[in-house]
Order: sequence, then C-alpha cells, then structure tokens
Amino acid sequence: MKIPNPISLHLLTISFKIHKNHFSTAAAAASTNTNLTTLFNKYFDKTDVYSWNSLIAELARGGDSCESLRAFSWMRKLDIKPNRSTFPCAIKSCSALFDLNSGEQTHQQALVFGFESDLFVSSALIDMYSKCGKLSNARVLFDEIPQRNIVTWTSLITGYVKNDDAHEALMVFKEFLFEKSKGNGEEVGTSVDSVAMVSVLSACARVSNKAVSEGVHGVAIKVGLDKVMGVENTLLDAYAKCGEVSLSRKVFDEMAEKDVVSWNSMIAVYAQNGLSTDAFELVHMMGALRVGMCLHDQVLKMGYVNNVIVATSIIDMYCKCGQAEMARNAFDGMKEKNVRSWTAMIAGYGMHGFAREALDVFYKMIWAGLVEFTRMWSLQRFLRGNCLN
DNA sequence: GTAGGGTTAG
Repeated sequence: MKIPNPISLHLLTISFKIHKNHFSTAAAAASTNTNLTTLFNKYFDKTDVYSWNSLIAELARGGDSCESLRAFSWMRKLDIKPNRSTFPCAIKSCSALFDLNSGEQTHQQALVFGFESDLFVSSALIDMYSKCGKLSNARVLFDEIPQRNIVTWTSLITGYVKNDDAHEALMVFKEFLFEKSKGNGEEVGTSVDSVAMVSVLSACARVSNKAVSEGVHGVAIKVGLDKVMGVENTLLDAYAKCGEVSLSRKVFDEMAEKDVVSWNSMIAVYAQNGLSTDAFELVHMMGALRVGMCLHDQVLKMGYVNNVIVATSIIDMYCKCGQAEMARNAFDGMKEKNVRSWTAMIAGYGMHGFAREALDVFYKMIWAGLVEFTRMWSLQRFLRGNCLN
C-alpha cells in the first residue's frame, strides 16, 4: 500500500523525531535518517515528484545534506521531472556541504528545467555560491534578477559578510534602502525583516564603527524590529565589537526575553574586556535563574502557584534575573493579585527600562482600586527616577 | 501540498 502525500510523510517524520528523542548518540541519529529513506522506499510513490520533494526537504532539514543530495540524484536517475520546489532544498544541501561541484551541477539542472529565475531558486543559488567562496558568481546572479525580494538581498549581504567584506555588505544594504525609498508604495516581499536586520548587524559588528551601528539600530527601531530577540542579540554583539560595553549591557537589560546566545554573548563581552567581576555576576544570575525556573516548575506541580505570596516571589525572581517576559506570564496567570504583586511587576519593568509597560501596569493597578496612596506616590517617584528620563 | 536568507562563545 502506498501512502498519499504529503501529510503522511509529515506524520512519518514526526514519529521519527519522537523516536529519535529516545537516542542520543550520533550513530542512532544517522540510522534514523537511513530508516526514513528505507520507509520512503517501502511506502511512497516513487513516480510522484511531491514524494521526492518531501524526502529531500526532510533530509535537508534534519541536517543530513548528503542523504538529501543522494535522494536528488536517485530521483534524477529514475527520470522524475523536478519542479520549482525541488531545487531550493537540493541547492541548500550543496551549500551546507560546501560542495561547489554538486552546486554547479544542480544549477545547471535548474537552468535546463527553466527555474533559474524563480526567487526561491536564485536565493538558494546566491547563498550556495557565496558559501563556496564564489562571490562573483553570486553577484552576477543577483544583478540578473529583475525583481528582488528581501531574501535575495539578505543572501547577498550575508555572502559579503561571510567572505570578509562587511563594508560591501553594508553598501548593499544602503543600496537596498535606496531602492526601497525610490519605489512608490510597498512592493510585496521587499520589506526589511528580522533575518535581514540580523545579517546587517553582523556586518556592523565586523566594521566596528559606533556611528554605523547606531544608524542600523535606528533603522531597526523605525521598522519595529528592535525588540526581536535575534536582532537584540546581534545588536548587543555589534556594540560590543565597537568597544561600547555599556551600550551592549543596555541592550541586554532591556531584552524582555533572553536565550543562551544572549547570556553567552554578554558574558563573553565582559570576559574579553577584562571585566571579570561583571562576567561572574552574570554567570551567578544565570545560575540563579536556572534554580528559580526549577522551583517555579515544582511550585506548579505542587499547586502552590495560586498562593499570592509564592507567585509574587516568582515574579520578583524573574524580574531580578532579567526575564521580564517570564515575569509577565507569571503575573498574568495569577488568579488573585495583591498590592505586592502589582508592585513587583511595576518595579521589575522599571528596573529594565520598560517605562511604557511599567506605567501601563501602574494604571491598571489604580483602575483595580488596589493602590494605597503612600505606595502610589512612592511608585511615581520610582518611575520618574528610573525610566522616564 | 512541497521551497530560499540570520546571531554569541570555543
């Protein structure tokens, strides 16, 4: 029996992923993909291009680029005609392997089947050539595209950064902004997005010029991407590479959410600038957060989360560990709040420069009729002193 | 139906 596609293949891969979680060794992971291919053989219609696309894509996503390319050539041997969705994944596997030979061959095939002008295909090709060190080929392809989108621009910008020419990367971004300002109205797919922003900021980090970094930061604010975690992480690094450690810390403190990249970056900034005390302080805070999260977990399991005092302590803990977002989630989840809970949340926001959010909670607190006048005035003073200047 | 680009440290 052959399973219809592609939902079943997705179900199959999901079950593999669950299965895969039971193993931790590389060998087990490798055999999982081999099984994927084996089961594909057994259950899927090998005359159907969609089956092949799904297989090639799943293998590429799972990081098995070699298998993905083997699937592509196997498909070609069976004389299955590829479509526009076949190429991006196959090309992506070539760039992941830095395999210029296969990349050129796949490019050739894309030309034969007339998909070279497809934006998905050309983005993947630009990326492949620049990852294989053939930036001039990437540039030629880019210049030939009549209507570019943000992904093609980003592919080229990243290409220059990866080939140690951050200046040219910034020039391309400037060109992008210029092209964008020329066009009347919004073209589809040409707005700068967070991936583009990250790429450009990584170029800023390399040229290490404060004014340039601030300029790009300004663009991020203008388009409303400055509060995206990935953007903040890269911005933090860019300021650090300009020697602006305190600006890095400001970005770090004002992050509502921090991931392992944020923590590692900030600690590394301190370490590399000889500020070991600050570095240790952050390591300590990171450890405290870890313990705090474990305790939060226990509190949830034991059902103590509905206790106002416990829940308020959790909010306070998250705020002091720089996790405003987690604090807010805990705060919003509280069944009942007392003045102390509100105060903890407001103070937490105030501490990290979230003036707007702090005031918002403050007004809601007044609205809820929970405020005592003595606290109200002290809070106002607190807010003025901490974040309204 | 399936598809493309990104960040830290070592």
